[in-house]
Amino acid sequence: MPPSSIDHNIDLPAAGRRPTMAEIARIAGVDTSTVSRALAGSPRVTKETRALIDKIVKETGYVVNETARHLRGGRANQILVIVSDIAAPFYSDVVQGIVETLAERGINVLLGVTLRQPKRETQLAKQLLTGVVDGIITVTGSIPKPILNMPGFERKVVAISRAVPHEGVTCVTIDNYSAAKQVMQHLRQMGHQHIVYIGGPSYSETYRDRSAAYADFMRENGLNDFTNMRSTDTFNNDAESGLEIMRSILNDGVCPTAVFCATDELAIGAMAAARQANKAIPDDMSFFGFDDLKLTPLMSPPLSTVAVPRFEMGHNGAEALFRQVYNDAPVSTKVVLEHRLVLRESVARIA
Amino acid sequence: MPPSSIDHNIDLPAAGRRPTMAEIARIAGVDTSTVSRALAGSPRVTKETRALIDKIVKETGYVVNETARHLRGGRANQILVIVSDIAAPFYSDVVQGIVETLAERGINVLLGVTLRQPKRETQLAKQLLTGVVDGIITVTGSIPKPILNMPGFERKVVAISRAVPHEGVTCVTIDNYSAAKQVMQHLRQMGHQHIVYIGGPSYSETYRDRSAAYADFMRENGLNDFTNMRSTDTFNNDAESGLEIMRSILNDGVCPTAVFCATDELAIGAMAAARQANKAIPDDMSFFGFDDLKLTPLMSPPLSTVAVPRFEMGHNGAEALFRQVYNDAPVSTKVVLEHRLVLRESVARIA
DNA sequence: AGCGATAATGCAATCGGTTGGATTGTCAAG
DNA sequence: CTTGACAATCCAACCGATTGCATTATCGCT
Repeated sequence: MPPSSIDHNIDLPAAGRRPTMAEIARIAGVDTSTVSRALAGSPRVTKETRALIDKIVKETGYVVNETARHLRGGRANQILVIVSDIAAPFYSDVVQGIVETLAERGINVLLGVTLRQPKRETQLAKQLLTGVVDGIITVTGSIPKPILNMPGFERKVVAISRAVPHEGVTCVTIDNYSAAKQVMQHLRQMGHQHIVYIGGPSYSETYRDRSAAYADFMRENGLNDFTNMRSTDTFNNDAESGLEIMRSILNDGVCPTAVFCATDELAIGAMAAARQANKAIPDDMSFFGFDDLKLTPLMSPPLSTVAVPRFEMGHNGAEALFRQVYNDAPVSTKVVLEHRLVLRESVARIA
Repeated sequence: MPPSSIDHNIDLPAAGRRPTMAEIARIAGVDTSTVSRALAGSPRVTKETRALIDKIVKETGYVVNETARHLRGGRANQILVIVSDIAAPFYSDVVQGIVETLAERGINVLLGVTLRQPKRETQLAKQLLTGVVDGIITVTGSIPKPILNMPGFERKVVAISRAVPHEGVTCVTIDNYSAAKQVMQHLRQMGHQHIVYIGGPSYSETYRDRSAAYADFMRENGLNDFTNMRSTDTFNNDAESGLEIMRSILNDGVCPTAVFCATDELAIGAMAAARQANKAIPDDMSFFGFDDLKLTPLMSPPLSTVAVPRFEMGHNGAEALFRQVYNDAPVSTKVVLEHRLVLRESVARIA
C-alpha cells in the first residue's frame, strides 16, 4: 500500500520535545524503517514517499538522534585527544591539525587534558572502554594502563610527537636526535664551543633524544669540559622554567657563548633571563630554540629554531587513526615527518 | 531466591568483545536490573549479591556502555565548545579553563573549531540538535541559527568573552569599554597625545567596545586630529596582521608616540614592525596590549597590557552552563569579571 | 486470467542499559 | 498455621534508531 496522504498537519509533536523518527513515520503513515531508509538515501524508497518524508522532516525540524544510532551501529564517530595542557602553543597547534582533519570526515573530537596527572589519564582512558570514543590520539607519550588490556588496542591508539613504548602502535614524530645534532653542528660552525643545553623532562623520549644528541656531539667534538645540561624535570616545560633555569645557570657563574633550548618556550624564558643579566643577544650570548612557534620570527631578535610540523603531525596522526579505526586499514607503526632548521638572528658568529 | 553460587568461571564472554551487563547478570545468576542497581549503589541489593557482582565485574573487566546509558537517560554528559581557532593562545587558555572545570564534574568536552566559517558553525550546531551534546559554550560571539529555533535554547548556551545578541543567554565577559578607556587614560597621563589604535574585527562587540573607548577618549580629550584606527577586518587577528598593519601605518608616514593594540598578539607583530623600522621601544614609540598572555612579561621590552582572566572566564562559563543544563539552576544572563591594568616597560613617559 | 519477478513497504529483533511495578521469599506477630 | 509487612529480586517496557527478512502490491508476460 502506498503511504497515506492524510493531512499530516493535524498532529505535530508536542512543543519542547524533539520529534522522533516514530513520529515522522506516524505522520507520514509509514513505518520507521521506511523513514530510516528514506533518510539514508536507500534506493528502495519511491520518489513520492521520499518527498513526503522530506517535507515532514523539514516541517517538524526532525534531526536524527545520534545516540540511538551509535548504540545500534556500535560506533560513536568520536575520538579522544589526550594532551597534558592545551594552553601550551605546541599542543594547541597539534590539536588544531587533528580537529580540522577529522571535522572533514564527520568525526568529533573530545578534548582531554591531563595536567600531567596519571590519574587523569586513567580516567580519560575510560572513554575508550565505555564506548564514548572509537579511538585515542595521545600527545603525552604514554598510554593509560587500562587500555593496554584491550585486545587489539594498537589500532585504536595513535601517538603524536612523542613515541610510546608499545609495539605496533602508530606513532607520528620527527627525528629528534638528528635535528638536535644538526643544531649543534650549526652552532659549532658558527664558532661556538661553550654551549649549554636546557632540556625537557627526561621521562619523555623526545627530550631524551634531543639531550642525547647534545651530549654525543659535545663528546664527539672534544667539548666535554663545556658540557652542561639542565632540565625541567621538576618544572613545567614552559617559558617560566626557561627563565628560572637560565638564571640558575648565570648564578652558577657559567657563561656560555650559546644556549640550545629544547623548546622555543624555554628559549623565550632563557633569553629574558639573559637580557635581565644585561647580556646582548646574540652578541654576548646566542640562542637556539626548537619548534618554530608562530611568534618566533617576531621576537627580538628573531629566534633561530627547528621547524617542527605541528599541524601536519596532527593531520597525519588523525588521518592514521581514522584509517585504522574506520577503514580498518593496516597500522603503519612509524611516521617520521621532516624537520627543518630555520636560521634567524639569535645566533652570532664568533671567532 | 538468592543468586546462584554456581561456578561462574566456566563461561566468560568471548575474547575481543567487551562483556555486557547481560553477561555479568547471567554469570551471577541474577537479572540485569539487579546488576544495574548493584553498580549504581542502590540500597535494594544485599551485600552478598553486590559482592558477587563486583567480583565478576572485576574478573571480566566489565565497563558500562555509556551510549546505552545516554540513550535511556537522555543525557550525553557532553558539551561542545566552539572557538574560531584553538591555536590562538587566548582561546586555548579559555578552553583549558573549561575543560578542567568540567572534567571534575564528569562532563566531556567536544572541541569545535570554525576557522571563522559560518558553515562550520552551523555544522557544529547540529551536535546539540542530534543530542550528541547537552549544551554549548561559544567563544565566537555568535550562536548558529539552527539552535535559535530550539525552544529554551537559552539555558543550553553560554557565551564566553564575546557577548551574543540574544536575550537571556548567559554571557561571561569583562568590561571592555572601561578597560580600554583606562588604557587610554594611562597613556595620556604618560604624556601621549598621538596615539593610534590597532583593533580587531568590527563584527565583534568586544572589539567594537574597545575601539569605541579609544574613539570616545580621543574626542573627549580634543585629540581628534590624532585619531587613527586600523582594524583587522580583512586579516586574522594575530601577530602577522599586527605586523602588516603597523607597517602600513609607518608607510603612510604616520608616526605616533604610542600604539594601543586590541590584543597582545597584534602588539607582538606591531612591535616587530616598529623595530624593523628602527624605532626604539619604548623610547621612540610606546605600545600597550590587551589580554596579558603568559609570555608578555618575557618580551623585550615587557609589554604593558590589560590582564584578562581567561582561565576564569572558561571556568565561570563552564560552571554556569553546568548548572543550567544539569542542575536546572536559573540562568544568570551576565557575568562581568574583573580586569586589571598591568604596567610594564613598553610605555615611556614623554614630555 | 494466472503466475512469476520485482519493487516497495512493514514487521520485529537488536544495540545495552535503566526503572516502575509485580513477584517471590522471609520472618514476626497474632 | 495464617496473615501481613518488608526486603530482595525479577519482569518487561523503554530510550530511538537500523536492518534482515517477510509480506504485499504492481506489472509484465504467456
